[in-house]
Amino acid sequence: MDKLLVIVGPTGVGKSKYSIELAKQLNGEIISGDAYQIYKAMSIGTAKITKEEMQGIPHYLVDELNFDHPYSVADFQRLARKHIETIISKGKLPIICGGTGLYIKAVLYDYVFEKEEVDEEYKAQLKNYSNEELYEQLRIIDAKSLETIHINNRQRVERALMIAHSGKLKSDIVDEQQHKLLYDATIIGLTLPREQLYEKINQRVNTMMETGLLSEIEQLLNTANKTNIEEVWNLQAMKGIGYKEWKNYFDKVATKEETIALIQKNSRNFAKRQYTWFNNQLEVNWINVTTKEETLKRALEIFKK
RNA sequence: GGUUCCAUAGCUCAGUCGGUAGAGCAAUGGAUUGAAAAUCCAUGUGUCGUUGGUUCAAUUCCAACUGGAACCA
Repeated sequence: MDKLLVIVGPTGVGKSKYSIELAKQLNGEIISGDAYQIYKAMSIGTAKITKEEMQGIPHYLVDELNFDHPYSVADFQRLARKHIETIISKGKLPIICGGTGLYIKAVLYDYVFEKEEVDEEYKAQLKNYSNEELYEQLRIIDAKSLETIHINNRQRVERALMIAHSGKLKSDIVDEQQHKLLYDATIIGLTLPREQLYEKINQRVNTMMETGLLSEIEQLLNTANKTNIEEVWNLQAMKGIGYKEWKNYFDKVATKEETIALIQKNSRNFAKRQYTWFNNQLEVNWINVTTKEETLKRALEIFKK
């Protein structure tokens, strides 16, 4: 099995900084395991690493898509695996660094995403039913999938119906998998005491404002090739934290201060959800971030073990 | 200095005609297989400001004190 280093952790903990240091020491190249840093023109709000900060370390899946393009786990899985091979063929260590738990798990484990064509007509039809009706439909088609889907989670109920509609059942696809690691992956999680992390997150949002988050948003709205502004706000990329919150500001129903506070809160809530994922879905070796030297030393120890 | 009002969960407040209390927000835990920075689920013990008094029983009534607010001087 190919050796791999994975760096995870909540937003704001300092993953990028450590990934660079580790890449330098381990002769590695970095693949971003992140759902939003792939978008060009979305840099401040995604806390994207700058060219200078990269210090010449090659990065993949950063700045590769226009913000009106969709991006999914399946895309990430395919692209990341391709990049892993490329990096290994150069005799270097692939380092996945990011905060999107599902994406990272989908690469490391044998998640299978069948080829599928979206039946737009069927998809539109689903909108006509209530949550209860959709849930009952799914019970008939794929009862087993209900075990992990709550009736109110319409997004997932619809998705499971879509999967069934295009061929295999979601529960069958999952059952056929081994749920084993495909790589010799060392997963390192960077963490901070909750209060400290929240303080850092709040501060980071303030810094984003100082470095021009608002003008980044304005630019996105201006360059969007859409006649209807609502369509822009509905883009997948605009659902990101630090972006979606500005809709109310531009609609003049929220002040700038309220918007900033909301971004901070959503970021904190997100960090908590990330912990839930990393704690329960992946085998993470946690390192409490202290000084740079000590943290790096711990990371190298864990990797070499 | 005087009068009146307020003091209950991290915050804003409700409430108990005396039987130890509950909303919103925040927070916490969890689920997660093509939107995942998305979507969804669950969770409310707090010396009811302090000290006394009345009472079988006080967070509730009474008094003093402490802190705060408004008004009068």
